[in-house]
Amino acid sequence: MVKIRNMEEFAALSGISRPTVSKYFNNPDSVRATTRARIEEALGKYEYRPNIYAINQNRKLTKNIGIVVPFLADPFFAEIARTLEQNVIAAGYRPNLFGSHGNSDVELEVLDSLRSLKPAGVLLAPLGRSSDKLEIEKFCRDVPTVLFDSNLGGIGEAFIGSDNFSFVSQTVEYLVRTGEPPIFFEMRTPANPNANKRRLAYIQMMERLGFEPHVHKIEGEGWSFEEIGRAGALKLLSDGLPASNAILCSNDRLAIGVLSACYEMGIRVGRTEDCQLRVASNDDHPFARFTCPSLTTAAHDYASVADRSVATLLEVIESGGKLASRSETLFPARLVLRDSA
Amino acid sequence: MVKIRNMEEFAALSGISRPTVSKYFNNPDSVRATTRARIEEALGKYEYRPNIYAINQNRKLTKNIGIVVPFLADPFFAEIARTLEQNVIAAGYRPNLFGSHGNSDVELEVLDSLRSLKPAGVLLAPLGRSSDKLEIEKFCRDVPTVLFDSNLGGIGEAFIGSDNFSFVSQTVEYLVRTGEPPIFFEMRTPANPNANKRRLAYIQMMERLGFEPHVHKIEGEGWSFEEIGRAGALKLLSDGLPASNAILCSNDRLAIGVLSACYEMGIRVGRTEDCQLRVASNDDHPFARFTCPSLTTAAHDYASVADRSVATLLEVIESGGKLASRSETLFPARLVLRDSA
DNA sequence: ACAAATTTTTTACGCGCGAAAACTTTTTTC
DNA sequence: GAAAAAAGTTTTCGCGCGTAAAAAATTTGT
Repeated sequence: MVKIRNMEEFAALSGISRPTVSKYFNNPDSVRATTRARIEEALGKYEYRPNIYAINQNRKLTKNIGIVVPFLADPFFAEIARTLEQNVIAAGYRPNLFGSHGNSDVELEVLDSLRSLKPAGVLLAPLGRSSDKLEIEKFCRDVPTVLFDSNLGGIGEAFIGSDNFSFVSQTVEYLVRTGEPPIFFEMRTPANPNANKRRLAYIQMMERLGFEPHVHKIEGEGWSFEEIGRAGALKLLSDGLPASNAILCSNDRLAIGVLSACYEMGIRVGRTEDCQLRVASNDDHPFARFTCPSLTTAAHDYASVADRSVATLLEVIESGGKLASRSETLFPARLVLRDSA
Repeated sequence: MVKIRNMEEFAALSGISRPTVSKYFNNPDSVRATTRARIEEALGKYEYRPNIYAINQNRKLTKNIGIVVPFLADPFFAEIARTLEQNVIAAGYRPNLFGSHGNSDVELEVLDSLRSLKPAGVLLAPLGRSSDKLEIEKFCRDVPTVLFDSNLGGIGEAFIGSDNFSFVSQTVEYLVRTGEPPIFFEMRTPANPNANKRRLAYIQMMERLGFEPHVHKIEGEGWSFEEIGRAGALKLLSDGLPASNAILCSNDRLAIGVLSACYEMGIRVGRTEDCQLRVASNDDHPFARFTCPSLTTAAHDYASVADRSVATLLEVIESGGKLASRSETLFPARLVLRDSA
């Protein structure tokens, strides 16, 4: 297979003028069928792909789409990033994946390096509380950005996420219906704004059902949620069992830590007679079904969030980078009953 | 802050000629200290960054380094990718992260799209058994590539990984020393060549210690190792306890599934008197300390593998893309004793 | 078959930068 | 302080492609 250096050479070999070939690569449907066929025949015969750097230098907006998640080593984000990637590719764009490593400085660095990639748009799951909102807002003014997972009020062209009230109301309702009203287990200073919404939803649901809410806040900083949850649970449970035999964790990673602590302390968790504690949670982390016992939790609608995020960003891009108004889309949770509650 | 369009304009504003400014951006140390100071002063006053596409068009090799792992949603790979990313940035390169989604076609697509990024080099953890070795070899002929985690005989400029014999010999030795000789638990058709090396190491160690090796192969395809391990363990344990009360899993993800199955069946796992089974494994997966019970396992030297991989790739790049000979570096494992064995 | 509409070709320019050559200025060396 | 070395400047070219305008060729409609 002969290698071709540039479009000029390829055009000559395919018997088509270079500007027409250029048109073809920008949109194959923009040339006549017979011309398209001749180009594609040559494409099969010779190995040629337009130089991506030369292309992007002359286009105002590239075909890149940035994907930024707060922490790539968190399987939850890895999974959603994976789905987003595939949707982006399917839409004919090139995904650029970045993780913020749980650090707001890194988050800004990522956006900065993203800026120089001149992406057509960016899908951003911000760190949340610790994010530098001013700088992110500045970024969003220059680059069409759709936020997902974690909302930063007013920033970005749209927000796609999960409905925290739907999560918590379902888990609370289920726990109450099948046993004691739960206490709510969370970090004192949660990194993510969803945590606050979940706490409020818990309180609201408990009051609506006529029970006194009981929020247990544990110490800990950073993104090692399992370890933080484990330490918090060891502390909580070492003073005897809590006020209720049901614990609702703010998220699955905390719950994984809690289950680990319970196991270590010999506390049986589950919904059967012989169990002392029930533990439920929110997110449906990829590992939730392999915890011991398997974790009852409210599942994100991964696919819908990913689909809608990409679809919305494409809308934004096609309408020139701005939307008439900032929309916020929330998808409901699906309760997944397993053995822990 | 005034925005500058190009280097010409920035050079004029900083009072330095464009070629010198260009030199500065390629290597700040290549210009005189006083000149550097003037440029950097202007850099603080005006907002300018060279256009990355124009740069890359004119350089034979870009400052991009591709990082490809078989599965990004696997925390093990996410963690190592994260570490690699940071090393690459520290070396002044720009990381491009990709996951193969456990699919060999995707793996080739990723390499293909990587090729058009004209990266200075690539760090590739191949899928393994299912990889299209011929195509990967072809890629390696064009792009300086260092393999890590999983070796593909003779392909790439070097291989950096973990010493599977070190892993298994330590876990086997420990299990034998503290109880019954273990059986080896693995997939019938492992996706990864490391699995084969581990099996052989197990057999060799058992024979050396004077015990009969006992390999238990379970069915299952794909990358859902936890689920496969769980199903395999349920099957194995439903026929009563196995030949030995010690199970050594090929990797942690299988072990997570095994522990989940044990819990479900009410089989107590651990090294204490009251336990029926001991389970150990290899990898030290990020979640291994949160399983129930926490998992005794042999830990990868993440940091060393990442450091050496990047260092080796930089050597390759600096020596013009080829190394005198293909080196294979293996790092030993560190036994991590927890509660499962 | 002929005019109109569509598509392609020709020609030419520009994007922002790397790089090389020849020349000028500044710094180093003894 | 003069010669040598180092660093900076000027000038010029080219990378591979997008894009625009005018001319030429092809297809379409009637």
